[in-house]
Amino acid sequence: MIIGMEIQPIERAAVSDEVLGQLVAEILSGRLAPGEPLPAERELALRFGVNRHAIREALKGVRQAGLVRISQGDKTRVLDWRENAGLDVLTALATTGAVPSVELMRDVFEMRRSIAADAARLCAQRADDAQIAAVLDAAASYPERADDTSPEAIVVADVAFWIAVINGSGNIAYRLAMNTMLSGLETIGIPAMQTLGLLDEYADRDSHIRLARHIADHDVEATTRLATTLLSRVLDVIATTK
Amino acid sequence: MIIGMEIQPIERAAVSDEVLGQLVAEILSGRLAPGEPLPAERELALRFGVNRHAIREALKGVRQAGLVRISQGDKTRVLDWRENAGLDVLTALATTGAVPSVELMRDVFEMRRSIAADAARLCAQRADDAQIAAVLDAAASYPERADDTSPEAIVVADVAFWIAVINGSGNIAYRLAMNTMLSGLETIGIPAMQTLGLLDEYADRDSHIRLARHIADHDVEATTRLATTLLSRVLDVIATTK
DNA sequence: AACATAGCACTGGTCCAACCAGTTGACCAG
DNA sequence: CTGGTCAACTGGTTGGACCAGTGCTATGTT
Repeated sequence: MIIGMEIQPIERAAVSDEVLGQLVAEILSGRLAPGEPLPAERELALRFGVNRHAIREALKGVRQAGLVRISQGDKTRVLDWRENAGLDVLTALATTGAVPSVELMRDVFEMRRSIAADAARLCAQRADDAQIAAVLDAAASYPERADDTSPEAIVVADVAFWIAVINGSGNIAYRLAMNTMLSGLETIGIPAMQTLGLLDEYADRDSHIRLARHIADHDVEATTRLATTLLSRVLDVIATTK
Repeated sequence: MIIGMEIQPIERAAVSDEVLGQLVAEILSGRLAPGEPLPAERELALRFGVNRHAIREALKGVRQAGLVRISQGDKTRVLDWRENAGLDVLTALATTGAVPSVELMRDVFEMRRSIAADAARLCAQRADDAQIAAVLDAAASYPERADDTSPEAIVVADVAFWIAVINGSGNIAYRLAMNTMLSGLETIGIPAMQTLGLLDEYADRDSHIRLARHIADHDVEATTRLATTLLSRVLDVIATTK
Protein backbone atom coordinates (compact mmCIF):
# COMPACT_ATOMS: atom_id res chain seq x y z
CA MET A 1 0.00 0.00 0.00
CA ILE A 2 1.44 3.32 -1.05
CA ILE A 3 1.53 5.69 1.89
CA GLY A 4 -0.42 8.83 1.35
CA MET A 5 -2.08 7.75 -1.83
CA GLU A 6 -5.48 9.24 -2.43
CA ILE A 7 -8.09 6.72 -1.39
CA GLN A 8 -11.73 7.39 -1.80
CA PRO A 9 -14.51 4.87 -1.47
CA ILE A 10 -16.02 4.01 -4.81
CA GLU A 11 -19.59 5.14 -5.03
CA ARG A 12 -22.06 2.41 -5.54
CA ALA A 13 -25.41 4.09 -5.29
CA ALA A 14 -28.37 1.78 -5.14
CA VAL A 15 -30.33 1.66 -8.36
CA SER A 16 -33.41 3.01 -6.65
CA ASP A 17 -31.41 6.03 -5.55
CA GLU A 18 -30.11 6.47 -9.06
CA VAL A 19 -33.66 6.43 -10.33
CA LEU A 20 -34.76 8.81 -7.59
CA GLY A 21 -32.06 11.26 -8.52
CA GLN A 22 -32.98 11.24 -12.18
CA LEU A 23 -36.68 11.61 -11.54
CA VAL A 24 -36.12 14.50 -9.14
CA ALA A 25 -33.84 16.16 -11.67
CA GLU A 26 -36.44 15.75 -14.41
CA ILE A 27 -39.07 17.39 -12.27
CA LEU A 28 -37.01 20.21 -10.82
CA SER A 29 -35.65 21.09 -14.23
CA GLY A 30 -39.15 21.36 -15.56
CA ARG A 31 -38.74 18.69 -18.21
CA LEU A 32 -41.57 17.01 -16.39
CA ALA A 33 -44.09 19.80 -16.01
CA PRO A 34 -46.56 20.11 -13.12
CA GLY A 35 -49.81 18.29 -13.76
CA GLU A 36 -48.18 16.01 -16.24
CA PRO A 37 -48.51 12.29 -15.54
CA LEU A 38 -45.46 10.18 -14.95
CA PRO A 39 -45.04 7.06 -17.06
CA ALA A 40 -46.50 3.97 -15.42
CA GLU A 41 -44.26 2.13 -12.99
CA ARG A 42 -43.99 -0.83 -15.34
CA GLU A 43 -43.06 1.51 -18.15
CA LEU A 44 -40.41 3.24 -16.05
CA ALA A 45 -39.02 -0.13 -15.03
CA LEU A 46 -38.58 -0.96 -18.71
CA ARG A 47 -37.00 2.36 -19.60
CA PHE A 48 -34.58 2.41 -16.68
CA GLY A 49 -33.89 -1.26 -17.17
CA VAL A 50 -34.52 -2.07 -13.53
CA ASN A 51 -37.08 -3.92 -11.55
CA ARG A 52 -40.39 -2.34 -10.74
CA HIS A 53 -39.67 -2.48 -7.03
CA ALA A 54 -36.67 -0.25 -7.51
CA ILE A 55 -38.93 2.22 -9.30
CA ARG A 56 -41.46 2.07 -6.50
CA GLU A 57 -38.84 2.71 -3.84
CA ALA A 58 -37.61 5.69 -5.81
CA LEU A 59 -41.14 6.98 -6.28
CA LYS A 60 -41.72 6.83 -2.54
CA GLY A 61 -38.81 9.20 -2.16
CA VAL A 62 -40.04 11.52 -4.87
CA ARG A 63 -43.39 11.67 -3.20
CA GLN A 64 -41.96 12.36 0.23
CA ALA A 65 -40.07 15.26 -1.27
CA GLY A 66 -43.44 16.63 -2.30
CA LEU A 67 -42.79 16.42 -6.01
CA VAL A 68 -45.52 14.00 -7.10
CA ARG A 69 -48.91 12.82 -5.99
CA ILE A 70 -49.37 9.07 -6.14
CA SER A 71 -52.85 7.58 -6.15
CA GLN A 72 -53.81 4.02 -6.72
CA GLY A 73 -55.69 3.26 -9.88
CA ASP A 74 -54.76 6.63 -11.29
CA LYS A 75 -51.56 7.87 -12.83
CA THR A 76 -48.84 9.43 -10.72
CA ARG A 77 -48.83 13.15 -11.39
CA VAL A 78 -46.14 15.79 -11.10
CA LEU A 79 -46.79 18.57 -8.59
CA ASP A 80 -45.56 22.15 -8.75
CA TRP A 81 -42.50 21.93 -6.55
CA ARG A 82 -42.57 25.61 -5.67
CA GLU A 83 -45.95 25.12 -4.11
CA ASN A 84 -45.61 21.70 -2.62
CA ALA A 85 -42.01 20.76 -2.03
CA GLY A 86 -40.43 21.05 1.39
CA LEU A 87 -37.15 22.63 2.37
CA ASP A 88 -35.39 19.34 1.84
CA VAL A 89 -35.37 19.70 -1.93
CA LEU A 90 -32.77 22.42 -1.46
CA THR A 91 -30.12 19.75 -1.76
CA ALA A 92 -31.54 18.49 -5.01
CA LEU A 93 -31.94 22.04 -6.29
CA ALA A 94 -28.27 22.62 -5.65
CA THR A 95 -27.40 19.62 -7.78
CA THR A 96 -29.68 20.15 -10.74
CA GLY A 97 -29.29 23.60 -12.20
CA ALA A 98 -32.99 24.36 -11.91
CA VAL A 99 -32.19 27.57 -10.07
CA PRO A 100 -29.02 29.54 -10.80
CA SER A 101 -26.54 28.49 -8.17
CA VAL A 102 -25.55 31.99 -7.15
CA GLU A 103 -29.16 32.92 -6.61
CA LEU A 104 -29.73 29.74 -4.64
CA MET A 105 -26.68 30.50 -2.56
CA ARG A 106 -27.98 33.97 -1.82
CA ASP A 107 -31.36 32.59 -0.78
CA VAL A 108 -29.85 30.04 1.55
CA PHE A 109 -27.54 32.53 3.20
CA GLU A 110 -30.38 34.98 3.61
CA MET A 111 -32.30 32.28 5.39
CA ARG A 112 -29.26 31.49 7.46
CA ARG A 113 -29.07 35.10 8.47
CA SER A 114 -32.71 35.34 9.54
CA ILE A 115 -32.66 32.13 11.49
CA ALA A 116 -29.23 32.34 13.06
CA ALA A 117 -29.69 35.97 14.05
CA ASP A 118 -32.98 35.24 15.73
CA ALA A 119 -31.49 32.15 17.33
CA ALA A 120 -28.69 34.27 18.75
CA ARG A 121 -31.24 36.70 20.14
CA LEU A 122 -33.24 33.91 21.76
CA CYS A 123 -30.05 32.30 22.96
CA ALA A 124 -29.08 35.46 24.79
CA GLN A 125 -32.57 35.59 26.22
CA ARG A 126 -33.12 32.10 27.49
CA ALA A 127 -30.12 29.82 27.19
CA ASP A 128 -29.12 27.98 30.33
CA ASP A 129 -25.60 27.87 31.70
CA ALA A 130 -24.59 24.66 29.98
CA GLN A 131 -25.76 25.94 26.62
CA ILE A 132 -23.93 29.23 27.08
CA ALA A 133 -20.79 27.35 28.04
CA ALA A 134 -21.09 25.40 24.80
CA VAL A 135 -21.34 28.63 22.83
CA LEU A 136 -18.29 30.08 24.55
CA ASP A 137 -16.40 26.86 23.87
CA ALA A 138 -17.33 26.85 20.22
CA ALA A 139 -16.20 30.46 19.86
CA ALA A 140 -12.92 29.71 21.60
CA SER A 141 -12.31 26.83 19.22
CA TYR A 142 -12.58 29.16 16.27
CA PRO A 143 -9.31 29.02 14.31
CA GLU A 144 -6.94 31.96 14.31
CA ARG A 145 -6.87 33.84 11.09
CA ALA A 146 -3.95 32.39 9.22
CA ASP A 147 -3.22 31.59 5.61
CA ASP A 148 -2.48 28.00 6.39
CA THR A 149 -5.84 27.39 8.00
CA SER A 150 -7.67 24.84 5.92
CA PRO A 151 -11.02 25.89 4.48
CA GLU A 152 -12.60 22.82 6.00
CA ALA A 153 -11.47 23.82 9.48
CA ILE A 154 -13.08 27.22 9.11
CA VAL A 155 -16.36 25.80 7.93
CA VAL A 156 -16.39 23.18 10.66
CA ALA A 157 -15.73 25.77 13.35
CA ASP A 158 -18.36 28.11 11.98
CA VAL A 159 -20.96 25.38 11.77
CA ALA A 160 -20.17 24.22 15.29
CA PHE A 161 -20.51 27.75 16.61
CA TRP A 162 -23.90 28.44 15.11
CA ILE A 163 -25.20 25.03 16.02
CA ALA A 164 -24.28 25.78 19.60
CA VAL A 165 -26.14 29.09 19.36
CA ILE A 166 -29.20 27.43 17.89
CA ASN A 167 -29.15 24.77 20.57
CA GLY A 168 -29.06 27.56 23.09
CA SER A 169 -32.12 29.11 21.52
CA GLY A 170 -34.05 25.96 22.34
CA ASN A 171 -35.86 26.18 19.04
CA ILE A 172 -36.04 22.75 17.46
CA ALA A 173 -37.39 24.07 14.17
CA TYR A 174 -34.31 26.23 13.77
CA ARG A 175 -32.14 23.23 14.42
CA LEU A 176 -33.87 21.13 11.79
CA ALA A 177 -33.84 23.93 9.24
CA MET A 178 -30.13 24.41 9.82
CA ASN A 179 -29.56 20.69 9.31
CA THR A 180 -31.27 20.92 5.96
CA MET A 181 -29.34 24.00 4.91
CA LEU A 182 -26.05 22.42 5.87
CA SER A 183 -26.65 19.28 3.85
CA GLY A 184 -27.52 21.59 0.99
CA LEU A 185 -24.25 23.44 1.37
CA GLU A 186 -22.36 20.17 1.47
CA THR A 187 -23.59 19.27 -1.96
CA ILE A 188 -22.54 22.65 -3.26
CA GLY A 189 -19.13 21.91 -1.84
CA ILE A 190 -16.54 23.88 0.00
CA PRO A 191 -14.37 24.40 -3.10
CA ALA A 192 -17.23 26.24 -4.77
CA MET A 193 -17.59 28.47 -1.73
CA GLN A 194 -13.89 29.11 -1.78
CA THR A 195 -13.95 30.29 -5.36
CA LEU A 196 -16.66 32.73 -4.47
CA GLY A 197 -14.50 34.10 -1.70
CA LEU A 198 -17.05 33.34 0.94
CA LEU A 199 -14.69 31.70 3.35
CA ASP A 200 -12.61 34.80 4.03
CA GLU A 201 -15.66 36.36 5.53
CA TYR A 202 -16.24 33.38 7.77
CA ALA A 203 -12.94 33.54 9.51
CA ASP A 204 -13.32 36.28 12.06
CA ARG A 205 -12.42 34.72 15.34
CA ASP A 206 -12.58 37.90 17.36
CA SER A 207 -16.09 38.81 16.33
CA HIS A 208 -17.37 35.36 17.15
CA ILE A 209 -15.78 35.49 20.56
CA ARG A 210 -17.31 38.90 21.16
CA LEU A 211 -20.67 37.59 20.09
CA ALA A 212 -20.37 34.66 22.46
CA ARG A 213 -19.59 37.07 25.26
CA HIS A 214 -22.64 39.16 24.47
CA ILE A 215 -24.73 36.02 24.69
CA ALA A 216 -23.14 35.05 27.98
CA ASP A 217 -23.97 38.53 29.27
CA HIS A 218 -27.56 38.06 28.14
CA ASP A 219 -27.15 41.30 26.26
CA VAL A 220 -29.96 40.79 23.78
CA GLU A 221 -29.50 44.09 22.04
CA ALA A 222 -25.77 43.76 21.35
CA THR A 223 -26.14 40.11 20.43
CA THR A 224 -28.76 40.77 17.80
CA ARG A 225 -26.80 43.62 16.28
CA LEU A 226 -23.49 41.81 16.06
CA ALA A 227 -25.02 38.56 14.88
CA THR A 228 -26.84 40.30 12.06
CA THR A 229 -23.68 42.11 11.04
CA LEU A 230 -21.66 38.92 11.02
CA LEU A 231 -24.25 36.91 9.13
CA SER A 232 -24.66 39.63 6.53
CA ARG A 233 -21.05 39.64 5.44
CA VAL A 234 -21.31 36.58 3.25
CA LEU A 235 -24.32 38.12 1.57
CA ASP A 236 -22.36 41.21 0.69
CA VAL A 237 -19.79 39.07 -1.03
CA ILE A 238 -22.46 37.22 -2.94
CA ALA A 239 -24.15 40.45 -3.95
CA THR A 240 -20.98 41.81 -5.51
CA THR A 241 -20.39 38.49 -7.28
CA LYS A 242 -23.75 38.76 -8.87
CA MET B 1 -78.14 12.96 -1.57
CA ILE B 2 -78.72 15.03 1.49
CA ILE B 3 -77.67 18.58 0.86
CA GLY B 4 -74.92 19.74 3.11
CA MET B 5 -74.12 16.34 4.50
CA GLU B 6 -70.58 15.88 5.69
CA ILE B 7 -68.62 13.98 3.10
CA GLN B 8 -65.07 13.00 3.68
CA PRO B 9 -63.04 10.55 1.69
CA ILE B 10 -62.33 7.40 3.64
CA GLU B 11 -58.67 7.04 4.47
CA ARG B 12 -56.99 4.00 3.13
CA ALA B 13 -53.31 4.41 3.86
CA ALA B 14 -50.96 2.05 2.10
CA VAL B 15 -49.34 -0.50 4.36
CA SER B 16 -45.89 0.87 3.64
CA ASP B 17 -47.06 4.27 4.82
CA GLU B 18 -48.52 2.72 7.92
CA VAL B 19 -45.18 1.10 8.62
CA LEU B 20 -43.35 4.33 7.89
CA GLY B 21 -45.49 6.23 10.33
CA GLN B 22 -44.92 3.73 13.10
CA LEU B 23 -41.18 3.57 12.55
CA VAL B 24 -40.88 7.33 12.54
CA ALA B 25 -42.92 7.52 15.71
CA GLU B 26 -40.72 4.93 17.39
CA ILE B 27 -37.62 6.89 16.53
CA LEU B 28 -38.87 10.38 17.34
CA SER B 29 -40.28 9.22 20.63
CA GLY B 30 -36.90 7.81 21.57
CA ARG B 31 -38.14 4.26 22.01
CA LEU B 32 -35.61 3.49 19.32
CA ALA B 33 -32.52 5.26 20.58
CA PRO B 34 -29.81 6.75 18.33
CA GLY B 35 -27.11 4.24 17.46
CA GLU B 36 -29.41 1.36 18.10
CA PRO B 37 -29.87 -1.07 15.22
CA LEU B 38 -33.26 -1.57 13.66
CA PRO B 39 -34.56 -5.13 13.40
CA ALA B 40 -33.68 -6.75 10.09
CA GLU B 41 -36.06 -6.13 7.21
CA ARG B 42 -37.17 -9.75 7.25
CA GLU B 43 -37.80 -9.51 10.96
CA LEU B 44 -39.80 -6.31 10.57
CA ALA B 45 -41.81 -7.94 7.81
CA LEU B 46 -42.76 -10.73 10.18
CA ARG B 47 -43.63 -8.42 13.06
CA PHE B 48 -45.71 -6.03 10.99
CA GLY B 49 -47.25 -8.93 9.14
CA VAL B 50 -46.51 -7.45 5.75
CA ASN B 51 -44.24 -8.26 2.89
CA ARG B 52 -40.61 -7.29 3.00
CA HIS B 53 -41.03 -5.00 0.00
CA ALA B 54 -43.46 -2.88 1.97
CA ILE B 55 -40.91 -2.62 4.76
CA ARG B 56 -38.24 -1.55 2.31
CA GLU B 57 -40.43 1.16 0.83
CA ALA B 58 -41.11 2.45 4.31
CA LEU B 59 -37.43 2.39 5.24
CA LYS B 60 -36.61 4.44 2.17
CA GLY B 61 -38.87 7.11 3.56
CA VAL B 62 -37.39 6.89 7.04
CA ARG B 63 -33.95 7.29 5.59
CA GLN B 64 -34.91 10.26 3.45
CA ALA B 65 -36.21 11.91 6.58
CA GLY B 66 -32.71 11.57 7.99
CA LEU B 67 -33.71 9.24 10.80
CA VAL B 68 -31.68 6.14 9.93
CA ARG B 69 -28.56 5.19 8.07
CA ILE B 70 -28.97 2.17 5.82
CA SER B 71 -25.90 0.27 4.67
CA GLN B 72 -25.82 -2.98 2.82
CA GLY B 73 -24.41 -5.93 4.69
CA ASP B 74 -24.72 -4.08 7.97
CA LYS B 75 -27.68 -3.39 10.13
CA THR B 76 -29.78 -0.29 9.65
CA ARG B 77 -29.03 2.08 12.49
CA VAL B 78 -31.02 4.85 14.09
CA LEU B 79 -29.56 8.35 13.81
CA ASP B 80 -29.95 11.20 16.26
CA TRP B 81 -32.79 13.10 14.65
CA ARG B 82 -31.84 16.39 16.26
CA GLU B 83 -28.54 16.25 14.49
CA ASN B 84 -29.50 14.68 11.21
CA ALA B 85 -33.15 15.17 10.45
CA GLY B 86 -34.36 17.87 8.09
CA LEU B 87 -37.11 20.38 8.60
CA ASP B 88 -39.59 17.98 7.08
CA VAL B 89 -39.84 15.91 10.24
CA LEU B 90 -41.72 18.83 11.76
CA THR B 91 -44.92 17.24 10.55
CA ALA B 92 -44.08 13.94 12.18
CA LEU B 93 -43.01 15.71 15.36
CA ALA B 94 -46.39 17.37 15.52
CA THR B 95 -48.07 13.99 15.35
CA THR B 96 -45.98 12.04 17.80
CA GLY B 97 -45.70 13.81 21.11
CA ALA B 98 -41.91 13.71 21.09
CA VAL B 99 -41.82 17.44 21.72
CA PRO B 100 -44.51 19.17 23.78
CA SER B 101 -46.95 20.56 21.27
CA VAL B 102 -47.05 24.04 22.75
CA GLU B 103 -43.30 24.28 22.62
CA LEU B 104 -43.29 23.00 19.05
CA MET B 105 -45.92 25.53 18.14
CA ARG B 106 -43.83 28.31 19.65
CA ASP B 107 -40.78 27.17 17.71
CA VAL B 108 -42.62 27.05 14.42
CA PHE B 109 -44.18 30.47 14.88
CA GLU B 110 -40.84 31.91 15.87
CA MET B 111 -39.43 30.58 12.65
CA ARG B 112 -42.39 31.96 10.79
CA ARG B 113 -41.69 35.34 12.27
CA SER B 114 -38.03 35.37 11.30
CA ILE B 115 -38.63 34.22 7.80
CA ALA B 116 -41.79 36.11 6.97
CA ALA B 117 -40.47 39.34 8.44
CA ASP B 118 -37.30 39.12 6.41
CA ALA B 119 -39.30 38.14 3.35
CA ALA B 120 -41.44 41.23 3.80
CA ARG B 121 -38.30 43.35 4.03
CA LEU B 122 -36.87 41.82 0.89
CA CYS B 123 -40.21 42.08 -0.82
CA ALA B 124 -40.32 45.81 -0.18
CA GLN B 125 -36.79 46.03 -1.49
CA ARG B 126 -36.93 44.09 -4.69
CA ALA B 127 -40.38 42.85 -5.65
CA ASP B 128 -41.50 43.66 -9.17
CA ASP B 129 -44.85 45.22 -10.02
CA ALA B 130 -46.68 41.95 -10.61
CA GLN B 131 -45.52 40.56 -7.29
CA ILE B 132 -46.53 43.71 -5.46
CA ALA B 133 -49.92 43.61 -7.11
CA ALA B 134 -50.32 40.05 -5.84
CA VAL B 135 -49.52 41.18 -2.31
CA LEU B 136 -52.03 44.02 -2.51
CA ASP B 137 -54.65 41.62 -3.83
CA ALA B 138 -54.03 39.13 -1.07
CA ALA B 139 -54.35 41.84 1.55
CA ALA B 140 -57.57 43.09 -0.01
CA SER B 141 -58.99 39.58 0.08
CA TYR B 142 -58.45 39.42 3.81
CA PRO B 143 -61.81 38.81 5.50
CA GLU B 144 -63.48 41.53 7.53
CA ARG B 145 -63.37 40.93 11.22
CA ALA B 146 -66.70 39.34 12.00
CA ASP B 147 -67.91 36.64 14.31
CA ASP B 148 -69.33 34.60 11.50
CA THR B 149 -66.04 34.41 9.65
CA SER B 150 -64.98 30.82 9.55
CA PRO B 151 -61.62 29.96 11.05
CA GLU B 152 -60.64 28.27 7.83
CA ALA B 153 -61.25 31.43 5.85
CA ILE B 154 -58.95 33.39 8.12
CA VAL B 155 -56.17 30.86 7.91
CA VAL B 156 -56.50 30.59 4.14
CA ALA B 157 -56.36 34.35 3.72
CA ASP B 158 -53.41 34.69 6.03
CA VAL B 159 -51.49 31.93 4.30
CA ALA B 160 -52.23 33.43 0.90
CA PHE B 161 -51.01 36.82 2.03
CA TRP B 162 -47.69 35.66 3.36
CA ILE B 163 -47.10 33.36 0.43
CA ALA B 164 -47.54 36.38 -1.81
CA VAL B 165 -45.03 38.29 0.29
CA ILE B 166 -42.53 35.46 0.15
CA ASN B 167 -42.97 35.15 -3.58
CA GLY B 168 -42.24 38.84 -3.80
CA SER B 169 -39.03 38.35 -1.86
CA GLY B 170 -37.80 36.07 -4.61
CA ASN B 171 -36.25 33.77 -2.04
CA ILE B 172 -36.96 30.18 -2.98
CA ALA B 173 -35.62 28.81 0.30
CA TYR B 174 -38.16 30.87 2.20
CA ARG B 175 -40.88 29.50 0.00
CA LEU B 176 -39.88 25.91 0.60
CA ALA B 177 -39.49 26.41 4.33
CA MET B 178 -42.93 27.94 4.48
CA ASN B 179 -44.36 24.99 2.60
CA THR B 180 -42.91 22.68 5.21
CA MET B 181 -44.19 24.76 8.09
CA LEU B 182 -47.65 24.90 6.61
CA SER B 183 -47.93 21.17 6.20
CA GLY B 184 -46.80 20.91 9.78
CA LEU B 185 -49.55 23.26 10.91
CA GLU B 186 -52.10 21.30 8.93
CA THR B 187 -51.38 18.22 10.93
CA ILE B 188 -51.75 20.16 14.14
CA GLY B 189 -55.09 21.24 12.85
CA ILE B 190 -57.05 24.43 12.85
CA PRO B 191 -59.28 23.37 15.74
CA ALA B 192 -56.23 23.09 17.97
CA MET B 193 -55.16 26.57 16.96
CA GLN B 194 -58.63 27.83 17.68
CA THR B 195 -58.59 26.46 21.20
CA LEU B 196 -55.34 28.24 21.83
CA GLY B 197 -56.92 31.47 20.71
CA LEU B 198 -54.38 31.98 17.98
CA LEU B 199 -56.85 32.78 15.29
CA ASP B 200 -58.12 35.99 16.85
CA GLU B 201 -54.69 37.43 16.42
CA TYR B 202 -54.61 36.47 12.77
CA ALA B 203 -57.65 38.41 11.78
CA ASP B 204 -56.47 41.96 11.49
CA ARG B 205 -57.43 43.03 8.04
CA ASP B 206 -56.40 46.65 8.42
CA SER B 207 -52.86 45.91 9.51
CA HIS B 208 -52.32 43.56 6.63
CA ILE B 209 -53.57 46.13 4.18
CA ARG B 210 -51.29 48.72 5.71
CA LEU B 211 -48.40 46.32 5.46
CA ALA B 212 -49.15 45.67 1.82
CA ARG B 213 -49.15 49.39 1.19
CA HIS B 214 -45.78 49.80 2.87
CA ILE B 215 -44.43 47.12 0.59
CA ALA B 216 -45.93 48.79 -2.45
CA ASP B 217 -44.25 52.03 -1.35
CA HIS B 218 -40.94 50.18 -1.06
CA ASP B 219 -40.77 51.51 2.47
CA VAL B 220 -38.35 48.98 3.85
CA GLU B 221 -38.23 50.46 7.30
CA ALA B 222 -41.96 50.61 7.93
CA THR B 223 -42.48 47.21 6.33
CA THR B 224 -40.01 45.49 8.60
CA ARG B 225 -41.41 47.11 11.69
CA LEU B 226 -45.04 46.35 11.00
CA ALA B 227 -44.36 42.84 9.77
CA THR B 228 -42.43 41.99 12.90
CA THR B 229 -45.18 43.39 15.07
CA LEU B 230 -47.85 41.44 13.25
CA LEU B 231 -45.94 38.20 13.27
CA SER B 232 -45.14 38.50 16.96
CA ARG B 233 -48.74 38.63 18.10
CA VAL B 234 -49.33 34.91 17.87
CA LEU B 235 -46.21 34.35 19.89
CA ASP B 236 -47.49 36.56 22.67
CA VAL B 237 -50.61 34.44 22.86
CA ILE B 238 -48.57 31.27 22.99
CA ALA B 239 -46.28 32.70 25.66
CA THR B 240 -49.18 33.45 27.97
CA THR B 241 -50.62 29.98 27.33
CA LYS B 242 -47.44 28.46 28.46
C1' DA C 1 -0.71 -18.64 23.01
C1' DA C 2 -1.08 -15.43 19.17
C1' DC C 3 -2.41 -14.35 14.88
C1' DA C 4 -3.98 -14.65 10.20
C1' DT C 5 -7.59 -16.39 7.37
C1' DA C 6 -11.23 -18.97 5.30
C1' DG C 7 -15.88 -19.60 5.79
C1' DC C 8 -20.46 -19.06 7.49
C1' DA C 9 -24.35 -16.48 8.83
C1' DC C 10 -26.37 -12.45 8.71
C1' DT C 11 -27.36 -7.89 6.71
C1' DG C 12 -29.47 -5.10 2.82
C1' DG C 13 -30.09 -4.99 -2.67
C1' DT C 14 -32.30 -6.83 -6.79
C1' DC C 15 -35.01 -9.48 -9.54
C1' DC C 16 -39.08 -12.21 -11.46
C1' DA C 17 -43.77 -13.32 -11.70
C1' DA C 18 -48.18 -13.29 -10.16
C1' DC C 19 -52.23 -11.36 -8.24
C1' DC C 20 -55.13 -7.69 -5.59
C1' DA C 21 -57.40 -3.22 -5.74
C1' DG C 22 -58.70 0.95 -7.25
C1' DT C 23 -59.87 4.39 -11.66
C1' DT C 24 -61.31 5.37 -16.02
C1' DG C 25 -63.66 5.18 -20.22
C1' DA C 26 -66.09 2.63 -23.73
C1' DC C 27 -70.01 0.30 -24.59
C1' DC C 28 -74.64 -1.20 -24.21
C1' DA C 29 -79.32 -1.91 -22.25
C1' DG C 30 -83.02 0.52 -20.28
C1' DC D 1 -80.06 10.67 -21.20
C1' DT D 2 -79.32 7.32 -17.28
C1' DG D 3 -77.45 3.51 -15.30
C1' DG D 4 -74.79 -0.64 -15.27
C1' DT D 5 -71.18 -3.77 -16.98
C1' DC D 6 -66.90 -4.83 -18.60
C1' DA D 7 -62.19 -4.33 -20.09
C1' DA D 8 -57.98 -2.10 -19.83
C1' DC D 9 -55.40 0.51 -17.62
C1' DT D 10 -53.22 2.44 -12.99
C1' DG D 11 -50.75 1.63 -8.40
C1' DG D 12 -50.54 -1.90 -4.12
C1' DT D 13 -49.03 -6.34 -2.32
C1' DT D 14 -47.27 -10.76 -2.09
C1' DG D 15 -44.06 -14.79 -2.46
C1' DG D 16 -39.78 -16.57 -3.22
C1' DA D 17 -35.39 -16.69 -5.10
C1' DC D 18 -30.84 -15.01 -5.53
C1' DC D 19 -26.94 -11.36 -5.45
C1' DA D 20 -23.74 -8.56 -2.66
C1' DG D 21 -21.71 -6.71 1.03
C1' DT D 22 -20.26 -7.08 6.46
C1' DG D 23 -18.89 -9.11 10.62
C1' DC D 24 -18.15 -12.83 13.58
C1' DT D 25 -16.19 -17.27 14.41
C1' DA D 26 -14.02 -21.33 14.08
C1' DT D 27 -9.99 -23.16 12.17
C1' DG D 28 -5.35 -23.80 11.17
C1' DT D 29 -0.69 -22.19 11.11
C1' DT D 30 3.17 -20.18 13.29
